[in-house]
Amino acid sequence: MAGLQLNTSQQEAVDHGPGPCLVIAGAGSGKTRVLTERIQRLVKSGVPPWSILGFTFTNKAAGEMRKRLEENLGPVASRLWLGTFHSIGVRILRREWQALGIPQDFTIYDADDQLSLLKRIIKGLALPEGSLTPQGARSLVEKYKSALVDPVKAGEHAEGFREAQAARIYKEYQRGLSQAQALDFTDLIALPVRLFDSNKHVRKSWAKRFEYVLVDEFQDTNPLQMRFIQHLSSATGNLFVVGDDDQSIYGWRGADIRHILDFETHFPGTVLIRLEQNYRSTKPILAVANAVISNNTHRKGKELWTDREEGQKVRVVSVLDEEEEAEVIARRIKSQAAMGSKLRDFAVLYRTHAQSRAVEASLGRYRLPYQIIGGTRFYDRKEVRDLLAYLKVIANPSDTVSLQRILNVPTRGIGKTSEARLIDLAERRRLAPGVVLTAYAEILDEDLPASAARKMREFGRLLLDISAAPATDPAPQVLEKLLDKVPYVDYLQGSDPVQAQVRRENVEELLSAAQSFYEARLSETAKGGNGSNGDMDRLGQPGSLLDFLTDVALVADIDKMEARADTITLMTLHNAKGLEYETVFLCGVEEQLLPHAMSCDDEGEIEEERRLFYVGVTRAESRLWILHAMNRRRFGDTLSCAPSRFLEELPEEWIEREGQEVLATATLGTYGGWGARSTYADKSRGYGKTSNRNGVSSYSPSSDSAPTQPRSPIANRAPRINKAVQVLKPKSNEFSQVSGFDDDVSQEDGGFRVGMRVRHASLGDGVIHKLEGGGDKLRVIVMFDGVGARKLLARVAGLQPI
DNA sequence: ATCGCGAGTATTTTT
DNA sequence: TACTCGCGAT
Repeated sequence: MAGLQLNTSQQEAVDHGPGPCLVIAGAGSGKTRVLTERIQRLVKSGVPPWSILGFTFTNKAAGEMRKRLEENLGPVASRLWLGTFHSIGVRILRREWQALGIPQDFTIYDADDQLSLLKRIIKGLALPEGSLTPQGARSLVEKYKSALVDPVKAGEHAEGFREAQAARIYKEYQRGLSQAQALDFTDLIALPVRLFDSNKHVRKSWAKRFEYVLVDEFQDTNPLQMRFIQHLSSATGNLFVVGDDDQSIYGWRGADIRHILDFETHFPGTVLIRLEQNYRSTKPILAVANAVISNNTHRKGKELWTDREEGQKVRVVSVLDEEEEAEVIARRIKSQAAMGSKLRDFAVLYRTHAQSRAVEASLGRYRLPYQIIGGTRFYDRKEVRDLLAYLKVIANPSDTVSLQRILNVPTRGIGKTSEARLIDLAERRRLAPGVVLTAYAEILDEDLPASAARKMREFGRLLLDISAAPATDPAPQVLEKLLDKVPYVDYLQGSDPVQAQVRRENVEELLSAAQSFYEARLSETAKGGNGSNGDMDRLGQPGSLLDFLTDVALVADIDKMEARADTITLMTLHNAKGLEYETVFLCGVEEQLLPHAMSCDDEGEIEEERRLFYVGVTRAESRLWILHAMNRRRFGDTLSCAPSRFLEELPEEWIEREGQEVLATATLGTYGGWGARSTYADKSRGYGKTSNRNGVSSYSPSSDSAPTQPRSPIANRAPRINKAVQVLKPKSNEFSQVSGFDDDVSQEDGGFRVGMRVRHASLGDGVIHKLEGGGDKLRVIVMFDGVGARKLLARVAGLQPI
């Protein structure tokens, strides 16, 4: 990234002495480097690593920073306190549990667990119709908790029906958590803060422990985190924060941009340092970034500059719809890859996860490997959650949410009635249901029919049998035993064969995740004495089930991102923060999407959306593509989309527009509703002629000297557009072209029959198991030899009968 | 107790 | 469009 030598401002930041310091670090200005060098310098000057506390936004960032520091400082680097707010919170709670009256081996509930608990509560309370939904309740409960308002206070101050209900739910929710010996995400920070608030002694001892506190991505801290920081830095006042007000994009989750804007007021004597030299991007990209962000009013104000020579202009591309958008991207990547670019140099960024679909399909068609960050995360998959629920119950039988998830999965004859009776019985005995099963199985007979009681006893014994020592048993071993004792994989088999295959793979992946976690922990322990866990605050043996569960609870998807893998990366703009790529495609830059329709209420929200756009722009090193589509499918029907207002803020001299014809034509016309298929051929011929070379449908930019891709049939696919924008497209024709096969494949619902043998370019040969849908939506389920079942879209898969 | 189907809803962003 | 949930039938 940056050169070998630090620039003056960077050096100043690294050398900053005692007292508060605010570093306004523009995108690509080398802030990570400043942080690591500063920590290095502190350690070298004699500050013990364990008295340095560094907050990062993701675990990944913490890991990378630690790795770099280890290279320069050796194993002592593992004694640094480096992590996200949540993981640092956990570390503190694992030690201060007594003071807070919580169990030391508490379970961590994520959003999904919260929701399950809330659902149960709402049902149990039998609230009147039209009351809070679980989601609604959760957001209110979260609000209370982040403001450190307890249920009693919430009840007292409740205004109106809704809030009164929320307070009631909140109270039950807290009860449920504590009964399950669980903490939710907010607790991980709120509890330490509450402890520090109320207990001067504890606060002092923690604050004294940390001589230096550093915070990365400071612009995205919420008030609770801010208090956490303040407490922990209160002894010395050596608070060093790094951030960029222009990249504050988490306002919706409570981040308060004023923390950075007003930092100097809150911390008198603050030294302010600005890093404005950008080492990442070319001039055109920076010019675009600067121009866009200057439209925001709530900012400190800064201008990024670079001494990098001029580069390629930023390309703004208008396309007809999301498919064409995806097509442009895939085609572009393919051709650049053919010229020697690595796939890992490309990122496709979008506002919402839903946008990934079209891009995925396109990349798949071009056989370009990609990885998606976010979306349904690995740890959110049903099968993964099921297995984790088992593990959680084994580790903590009080965890009722998890117990309910698996009580009858796979089915073991414990139905709703039995479940209700169990819960009822447990309630009366003031025990958690899981505890009844595992420790007091004998009382089951009193209230349950003999057969039900027997099944439950068996289940309880099963759980104990899998692991009775979660603090010491290695996580992978427990998981293996679980898979051995519980016919879970067979149970997966029972469902749709296609899904089953994918799910089995996910089970495998979980197992290997547990294995590599275990190994990593072992080598960590061997190497660093205590590993990254210098102060024995980790629960149980390294690599044990308990250790694993804590880790899993705190992982975000981005943390798992494979940096080594040579694939294209797809993710939301939020996930892209802090990353950089040689070429970036910013797609869906349209009104309603960016800015998003849900974030247009006031200028503040628009500004945050603009920052999001800015974040996207500044990820790019040398090539930036900004795309917007004229039409986009949403909820099944097609909407026409206006280009984003942000596109009007781009400086013309630094950009190059493509697809103008479409833009011009489309904006002039009136929206014509359903495009008539009969006119398709005519219009496309007339139109395609002009557009093929310079227009939309020829995606090779004029300045591109490289040989263009061998033209795939779609290149000749004319835009289906004329004065009146056609909202619906004639699909079936088009796709027989796309797949590049003759009509016999995709027409008349197939040419496919169940039982037929077919060949797929990458999956090999197989037998058609089932057909679904029809026309261009025809899906073929194929059992591939040695690969297993796959569901494929016939129009895309290019299957050949053999 | 389990399965299947139909209806209704969802898409903003996440540690 | 696609997925989840709930209800009703077996």
